[in-house]
Amino acid sequence: MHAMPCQDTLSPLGPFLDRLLSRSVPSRIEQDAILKLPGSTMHLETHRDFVRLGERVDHACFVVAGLVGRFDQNANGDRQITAIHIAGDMPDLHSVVQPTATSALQALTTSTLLRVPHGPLRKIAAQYPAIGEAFWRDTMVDSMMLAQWIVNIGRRDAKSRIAHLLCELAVRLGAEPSDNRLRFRLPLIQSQIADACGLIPVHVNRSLKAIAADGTLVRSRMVIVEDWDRLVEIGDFDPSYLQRDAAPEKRIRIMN
Amino acid sequence: MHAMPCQDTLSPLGPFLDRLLSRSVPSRIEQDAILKLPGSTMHLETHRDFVRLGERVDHACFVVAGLVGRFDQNANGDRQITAIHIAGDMPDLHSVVQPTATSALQALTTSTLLRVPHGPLRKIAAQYPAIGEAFWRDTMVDSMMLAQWIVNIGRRDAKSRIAHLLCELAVRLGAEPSDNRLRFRLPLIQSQIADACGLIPVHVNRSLKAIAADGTLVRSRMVIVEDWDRLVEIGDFDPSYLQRDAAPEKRIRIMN
DNA sequence: CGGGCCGTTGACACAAATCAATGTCCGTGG
DNA sequence: CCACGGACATTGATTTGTGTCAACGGCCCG
Repeated sequence: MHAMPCQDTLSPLGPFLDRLLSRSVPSRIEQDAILKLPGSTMHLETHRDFVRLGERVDHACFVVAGLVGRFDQNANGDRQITAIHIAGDMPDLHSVVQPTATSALQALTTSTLLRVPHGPLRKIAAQYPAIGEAFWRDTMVDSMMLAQWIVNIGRRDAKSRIAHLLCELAVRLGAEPSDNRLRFRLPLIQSQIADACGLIPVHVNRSLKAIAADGTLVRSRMVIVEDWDRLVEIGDFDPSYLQRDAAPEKRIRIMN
Repeated sequence: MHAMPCQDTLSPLGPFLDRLLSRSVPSRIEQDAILKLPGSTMHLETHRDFVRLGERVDHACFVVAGLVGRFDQNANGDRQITAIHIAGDMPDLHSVVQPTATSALQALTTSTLLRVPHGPLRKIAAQYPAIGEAFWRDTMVDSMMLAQWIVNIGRRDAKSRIAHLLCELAVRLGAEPSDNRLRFRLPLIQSQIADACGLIPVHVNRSLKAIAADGTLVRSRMVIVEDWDRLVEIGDFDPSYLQRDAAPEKRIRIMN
C-alpha cells in the first residue's frame, strides 16, 4: 500500500519524501534535493500554537513526531479543528505560495517539528518543476481531506462523525486491520475530538460510549477496534479521498 | 480592490487571468500564454453534473457564467455542497495535478463553462514556472475557503451560517456596500443554501425569515441587504481568508 | 495530601430535523 | 383562456439530537 520506505535515514525528511513518492514521481536527483533541505528542530508541548492567525511565515513546518491541529474559530472563541496532521506531514506546505496564515497551527500533543525555510523550498521548486508539482499535489490531497471534513460535520450525526475521524486516523497512521481488528495509539483528549467534529466534549463522551457498544474503545490514549468493518459502517467511511492507492501506475509526473 | 481588469477581451479567460493577477505576478508573456489557452464552450442546465465522483478528468473547467457547486454526500445520499464557484473561477484547477475527482461538480444554475484540456495547462505550467505557481496559489485560496466553510458549519448556528454564506458571496461577486446597503443577484434556491450550510430546506426558510428581521431579504433570486454591518455581525464574517487585499505589494512571485 | 486536568453522569433546555399540509408561481396543453 | 402539474416556498405540530449546566470521580504529579 505504501511506497517503499526511503532508505536515506540521514535526513529527518525521509517520511515526507515517502509521502510524496506515494503519489508523485520525482527523479533521484530531485529526491536528493528534498532530503537535503535544511531545517531547525523545534520541540513543542501540548496546546502550543506555533503558527498564529494572520501571521506571515517564512518557513514551513514538518511534523517529525506528534500530532498537529489546524485551528480556526468563530467570533465567540469556539474553536474548530479543520485538519489533523501526523508525523510525516507538512501542515503548512501551502505557505510556500501563500505565506499569510488564515488558520493557526497548534500541537495537539507533545510534538517535534522541523522548520524548513521557504527560501530553499522555493529554490528547489523553481529548479525542479517536478518538485513544485509534487508539493502542489500534496497540498491538494490536504484540500480533498478538508472537503470530506465538511461532509463529516455537515451531514453526519455525532456518533458517525467521531467514527469517521477514527477511521481516517487509523488509515493515515498505517494501522492495518488484521482479522477485522486493529489498535493504534491516539493521544487526543475528548475536547480535541470535539473541536475536530464540531461537537462539545460532553457529547463526545456520550458518543464514544455508543461507539464502544459497537466494538471500538477509545481510552487512555489508545483506540482499540474489535470490529473494523462495523466502525467503517458507522463512520460511513470510504478511504478513496485519501489518495492512498499508491500503485506505481497511479503516480503522476507531468513536468518535464 | 480588484486588479485592473484585463483588457484582452478576445479570450473568455480574461476574468480568470484577472483573478490570478490579483494575487500573483505573471509576466506579459505568461499572461498571454494563459489567455491563449484553448477550450470548448459548454452550456449546462441547472442540477446538471459535469464532473462525477471518482471520474478521472482530462480537462479543467472554467466558469464563464452561472454558479457551480462542489458536491459531496454521505452514505445516506444527503448532499453537502463544499464550495460554490462563480464566474471567473476554475472549480477544478486542482485536477491538473490530481485528475481523479473526489467531489462532484454540478451547475447550480444555468451555466456556461469552458473546458480547458490538461495538456495545454500543464504545458504552460511547465514552461513558465510562475504560471504553475499562480495556479498552485489559486487552488490554495480555494483550500482556505474550505477551512472557513468547516468553521461555518461546525461552529455557527443556522442563522449565522446562512448570513456568513451571503456575506462571502456578496464579497466574491463584487457587490460593494454603499451607505451600508447593497444588493446582488443570487439565483440559488433554498435547498441549495441548505446543502451548502449543512441544514435542511425548511430550516433555511425559517432562518431566512429571522435574517429578514435584521434587514436582509433573500427572495426571487435577489439578495437585498439593508444593513451590511449587521449582516456581517450575524454571519461573524471576516473577509481576510478570501485573500482579496490585492494591493500590488501583496502579490507574490517566487519563481524566476 | 491536595489540586488540576480530564473523564463521566444526570437533568434539562433548545436548536434543528422531521412529518405533513398548504400556498404560490409559472409553463404547458387542452 | 383556464385547468393542470411541477418546482419551490411557507407554515404548523412534534420529535430528536445536541448543547448547557452542574456535580462528581479518577488519576497523575508536585
